Amino acid sequence: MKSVDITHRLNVFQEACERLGLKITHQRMEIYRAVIMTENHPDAVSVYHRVKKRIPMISLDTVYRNLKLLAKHGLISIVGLSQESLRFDGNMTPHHHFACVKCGMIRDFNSPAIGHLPIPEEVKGFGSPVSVHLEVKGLCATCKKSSRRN
Amino acid sequence: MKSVDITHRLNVFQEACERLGLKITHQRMEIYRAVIMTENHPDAVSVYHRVKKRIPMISLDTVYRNLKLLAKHGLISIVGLSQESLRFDGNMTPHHHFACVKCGMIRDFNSPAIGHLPIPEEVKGFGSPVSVHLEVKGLCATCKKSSRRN
DNA sequence: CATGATAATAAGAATTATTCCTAATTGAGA
DNA sequence: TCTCAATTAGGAATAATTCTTATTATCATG
Ligand SMILES: [Mn+2]
Ligand SMILES: [Mn+2]
Ligand SMILES: [Zn+2]
Ligand SMILES: [Zn+2]
Repeated sequence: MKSVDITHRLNVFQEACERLGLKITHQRMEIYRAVIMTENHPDAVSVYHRVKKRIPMISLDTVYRNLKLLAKHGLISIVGLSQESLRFDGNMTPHHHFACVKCGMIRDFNSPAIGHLPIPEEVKGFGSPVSVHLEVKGLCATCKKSSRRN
Repeated sequence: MKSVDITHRLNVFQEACERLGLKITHQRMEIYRAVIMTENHPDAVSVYHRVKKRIPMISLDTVYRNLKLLAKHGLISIVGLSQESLRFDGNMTPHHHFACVKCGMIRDFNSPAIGHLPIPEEVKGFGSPVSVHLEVKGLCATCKKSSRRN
């Protein structure tokens, strides 16, 4: 992502925090920045290490607290398979995921066909859907290769 | 599920174990039975408690070990949101899930439309897809009610 | 049916991810 | 500037899952 886009997103984020009554702290800004800077759907520890380069005294708890808070307010989202640690996604435009069941790699993809799928009536009876998301599980190219060797 | 169906599935399971070289132990059979007996996508502790009624000395470790082993061999599957403990699903026919982000309730649904979705070419470049699964997240009817009260 | 190899088990310890606790600090409105 | 609720760092606590080890059970084979 280009640095001009980052700057723009940080501005939008700051406005969102104001609107939501969240204080704009150095830690919060850097945590958000670390999430949107990567396409890797990082986990909390990975975010922690990135932020630590800029704020050496940051605590892991602060990272968790903010990631969860931002997710609660819909500024980032929590993704990933249930077998692993939490993974965070700064890309809030609707999209889908390919997830490798072996190494945990998660890649984005889009699908116009899936974009406007009708949600079955049956589902509305369960409750209020908020998001619809296609999860393709499998082996990534790298893991497929390494498993062939065995 | 009718008891005749359960019996049939246990027979099929037993054959699958033989084919895979897995020993047919009392614990393994009861763990599998507990998973297929419910539509609730139970977690490991819940399976543990059900099995304990029939095998009081069962250990939680044995439950985990078997659930993971059976999942590895494709006899059951692991589902659920990444924020929670592992949830297991004995229904191996293709289907989709509605998941409540608040209480963790997971309900099955089918969709002929989704059944034969084309997987985008882009995705095949990431690796070998094994399963395609639609995840609808939202608030279940019960949680929606209780959150209105606040 | 008895036996031996080996897979599987129970129990509890260990590990890991995540959350909680508390005292100190800080952002932002008055 | 002053005030105070929100936020933080650091460490302790918790909860889910996995590991270790001694014991037991399954099942192929004789
Ligand atoms: Mn994504
Ligand atoms: Mn299901
Ligand atoms: Zn992989
Ligand atoms: Zn619910």
